[in-house]
Amino acid sequence: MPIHVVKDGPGPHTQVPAQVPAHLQTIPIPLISTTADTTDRAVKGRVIHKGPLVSIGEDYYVLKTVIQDEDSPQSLSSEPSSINVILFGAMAKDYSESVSQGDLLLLAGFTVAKSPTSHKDKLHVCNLQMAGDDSSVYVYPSSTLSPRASVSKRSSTFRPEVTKAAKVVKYSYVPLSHLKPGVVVNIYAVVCFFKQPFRTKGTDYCSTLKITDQSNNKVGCTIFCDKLEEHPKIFKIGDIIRLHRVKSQLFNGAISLLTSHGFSAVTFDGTVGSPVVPRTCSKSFSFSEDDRQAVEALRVWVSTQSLVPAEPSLPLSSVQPKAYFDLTCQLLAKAPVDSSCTLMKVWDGTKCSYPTLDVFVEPSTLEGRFSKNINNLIVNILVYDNHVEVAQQLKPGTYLRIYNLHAVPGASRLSGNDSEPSGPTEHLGFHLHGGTSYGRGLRVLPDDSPDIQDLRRVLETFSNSDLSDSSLLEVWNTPPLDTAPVETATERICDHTMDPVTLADVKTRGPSQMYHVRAQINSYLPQKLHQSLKLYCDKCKSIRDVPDDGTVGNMFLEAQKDGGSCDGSWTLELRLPRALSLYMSSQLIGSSKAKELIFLKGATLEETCRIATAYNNIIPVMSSQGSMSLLDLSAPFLFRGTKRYYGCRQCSNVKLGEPLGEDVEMLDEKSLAEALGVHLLQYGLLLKLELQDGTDCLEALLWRDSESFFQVSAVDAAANQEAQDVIQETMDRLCPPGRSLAERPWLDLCLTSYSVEDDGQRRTCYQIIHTDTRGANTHTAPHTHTS
DNA sequence: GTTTAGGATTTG
Repeated sequence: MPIHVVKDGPGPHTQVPAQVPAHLQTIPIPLISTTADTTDRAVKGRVIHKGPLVSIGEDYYVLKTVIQDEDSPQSLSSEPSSINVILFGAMAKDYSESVSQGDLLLLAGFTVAKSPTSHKDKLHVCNLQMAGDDSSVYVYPSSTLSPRASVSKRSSTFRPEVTKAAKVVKYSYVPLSHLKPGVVVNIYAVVCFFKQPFRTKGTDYCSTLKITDQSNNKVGCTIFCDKLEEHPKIFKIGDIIRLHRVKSQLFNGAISLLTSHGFSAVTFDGTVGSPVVPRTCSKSFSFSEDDRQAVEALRVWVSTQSLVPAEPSLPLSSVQPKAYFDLTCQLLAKAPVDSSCTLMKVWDGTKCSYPTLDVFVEPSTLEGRFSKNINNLIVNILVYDNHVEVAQQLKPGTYLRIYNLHAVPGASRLSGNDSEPSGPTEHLGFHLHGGTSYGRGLRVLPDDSPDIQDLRRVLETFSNSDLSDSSLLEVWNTPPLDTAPVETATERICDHTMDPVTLADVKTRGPSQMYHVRAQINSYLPQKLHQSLKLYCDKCKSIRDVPDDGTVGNMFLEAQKDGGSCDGSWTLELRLPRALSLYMSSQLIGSSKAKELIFLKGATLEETCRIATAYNNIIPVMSSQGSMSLLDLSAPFLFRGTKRYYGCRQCSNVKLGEPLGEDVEMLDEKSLAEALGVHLLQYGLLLKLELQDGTDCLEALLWRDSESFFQVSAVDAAANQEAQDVIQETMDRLCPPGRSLAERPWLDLCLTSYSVEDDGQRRTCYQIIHTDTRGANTHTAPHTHTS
């Protein structure tokens, strides 16, 4: 029985009620990863979304739901505390009938997989998958939601018990219209103006806010707090804020709010539909379904208001002279200029339409490095006075928002004629002036901030452009194809609001741009799609094909030739016929990890694969002058189930003679590679598509975002046929063989252009990014317009 | 014990 309704609710002293197996240990959602050990682990979370029961075949169902970890502090990891859960088969059907949004769940017997939608839904990068008898869902019915329709197996008599057990401190919140002077209150509101915390003449930092709520009153709020991290984490106008214990007072004839004893603040993103993730440094803060509802209600209300002024956040490409604007960007380097001025070099992946002012500093004073390739995208920002202190503490690489940045026009140095009227040759200088007027300031955005996810992907494209260049151009090695058709298209998953342009248009513009286009696929390479699987090295940027079994098999045969022993810190566990030996690390003998790591000598590739089904980690080794060594790195250095891992021949520095195991915390490919001195190669998918839209043709690579494009991970594609089939099916759909061009589907694509040095020549290359194959894994009936 | 600031452009 995979779904259990827990009858006694969470007790006051134990997290887990009696019906739940005692050996289960809860793992915080932010700590879940595909490499974390989840044996006998359970996940606890509240249902914040419950998708429909989807039938995908006779009596077979799938259901997607989202749960949120309410117990774990956000500081645990940069991963969000909300995660997708996919339920299969009878599990999905049961869940659909007996679980509701708001219920608290304990999940056990799940498997962890990479979430194909995390870039889109901003939830956890992994998802939990539950199927079969090994999976269990324990349901604590929600005590806070109003009674629902009779969907449940549980009776309403559970609820009073649950309520009794739950020790809830209820906060009441006062609408801004009901404030009387001299009262300490709790407030839920929306931020309509804010200053980042600044140093006062007293002992504290001060945040100045203006907030509003459904009553439409606007109230000023002054927060004094000596610890910066206890100030509300406000990133933009429209953020939602919860204030506990603020005191109302009269100032200049109006009510304002001031911090009082025990003050605390929690903030939330104000976008309707985004996950409700509390931003706070506090490890123990109350958060209930009521809070969630208060946030959702304010979000909906804000969406009907015009709170946000028209301009504030702009990409560099849209900045006009004299503008004050907010910039979301990455800091690349900084240098002190003088005691009241610091230079910051930043970029946001777009190119300023105006020439920008150069600022010369001693190279030795510049902290931070960047590639010359992106020089034309970098702008210099001069940060003055009170902001210098903040800027000095920033680390290059940090994502930032700079508030009220001033684009100051200056005379063109190139024109050599100061009397010339200002035109497009006008230079812009960027200044963050002193003071805090208009919220002027800067703040670090956390890595999981929804506001930087797109920026981060764009910037990574450019940063990888030395990889995405000549090495990618060299690896085509493929003849023609054949296959079978279906109809579908793609969908852009970026947040850019750009109108599509024609391919002819794209070709007239230079590199370092983003485009939306609508196009069809003329042809693609490689036509044998398994050849799109590549191994690449993030260090030396080399890229190579995944060797076929014939090649790898021969290397294993070759490695058998030296039948010598393997002395050192190894314990021979088993000598099998024909000089096949199985070693374990002596460090691990007797520990529970012993069988998790096997060194295998003298086996064929086929035997290695078979043994890999029984052990977690198999490292093929050979004897070399009496001691153990790895095979040539052209062969996989590690087998984990059906997955094979390779190392970079150029960047690895193999050290097998030393003890191994004890110091390896987690036995996964990353830590094992590190312990062996192997630089792990990554799997990737590389295709070249010829696009056409009637105005022109354009060759575009699919590389950085190819996994999300196909909704397949490359390492899976290397390990199993099903994943490869998905790629084949998708391409058959996008480019149906044997159909005329007119019959081929149109694709909505997000393209980026970048400059590449190829044989001493600059050329512009294109990559498809932020694009998903819509419905690639589900079959939908064709649209008909008859009624 | 409970100041500080109380939005409202630098002047580089």
